[in-house]
Amino acid sequence: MPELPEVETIRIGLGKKIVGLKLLKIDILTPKSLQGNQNLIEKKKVINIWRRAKVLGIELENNVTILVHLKMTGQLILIQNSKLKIKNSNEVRLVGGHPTQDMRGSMPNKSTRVIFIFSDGSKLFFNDQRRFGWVKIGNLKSDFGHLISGFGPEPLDKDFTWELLKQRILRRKSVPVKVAIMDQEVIAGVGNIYAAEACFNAKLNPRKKVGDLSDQDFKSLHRGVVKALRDGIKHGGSSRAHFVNADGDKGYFLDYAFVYGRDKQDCKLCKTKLEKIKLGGRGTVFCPVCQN
DNA sequence: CACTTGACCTGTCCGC
DNA sequence: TGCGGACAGGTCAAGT
Repeated sequence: MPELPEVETIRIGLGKKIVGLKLLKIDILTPKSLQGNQNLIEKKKVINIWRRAKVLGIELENNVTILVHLKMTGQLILIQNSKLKIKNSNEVRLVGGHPTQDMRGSMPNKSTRVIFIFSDGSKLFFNDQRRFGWVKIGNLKSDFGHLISGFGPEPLDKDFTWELLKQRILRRKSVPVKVAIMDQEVIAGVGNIYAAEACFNAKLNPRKKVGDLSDQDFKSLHRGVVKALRDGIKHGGSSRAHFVNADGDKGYFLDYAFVYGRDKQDCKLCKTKLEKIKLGGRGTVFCPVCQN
């Protein structure tokens, strides 16, 4: 999925556009993708959008919250009212001047699962090819408290120090470091792309067991995680196949990635051929020289 | 208990 | 060209 930087990119983009809008209704195309009482959202205004780990929260009036998890292939694309009017015309490709194919012209598409319709005519499309993602409607504390409370610290918060990382990660002493930082109870929001990049940034072999790390390693890992996530946000996220932001545009972090998706290519630092292994069931690329 | 693997889905790409 | 298998950004449940 979308990992922390992708969800954060959507949060920033959506927040500017739908806070203050009033929801009219929801169209549910795939019942499995939505849980909770859809009537709760009727005619309620959006007052805030937040993110915790990889979960997006759309907060409405009267303590109603819509939670969204995009899992592997989820998208949240907003089509504003002004753009709906020219939908399907040739001009749509010129809007914004984006060189990539403009997916906004063809909503809904066959992976559209849920459509949120606002009172001004804007529509928010939840698309999800593989149907792993979900939308839940309910009360944040009483319905979702348990879901949210298990997450580890937010790695971009000021109080996320290397000591805190060390303390949290030591609960997974005998797993490879890359697997440990993907555990959402250890740190919130790191997935397969940014875990691989964080290990490279830290110059740590992703197979190294957490129990074998020194304090110096924890410091490097801390810096490596934070850098990977910040760079991800800076470049608008990673679009391997599906990710697009709230405007339907791709992110370009993978152009700057050191290891993810670069198996058999040369290390950008030392020119050694990168290697691919499997850790915790996930593909993992690393540099056998830089990451000793 | 700690850790690993399989399942959930759909689509694409690669080798034979 | 066709076909089977591996793989893809995540997270649970079940298995070891």
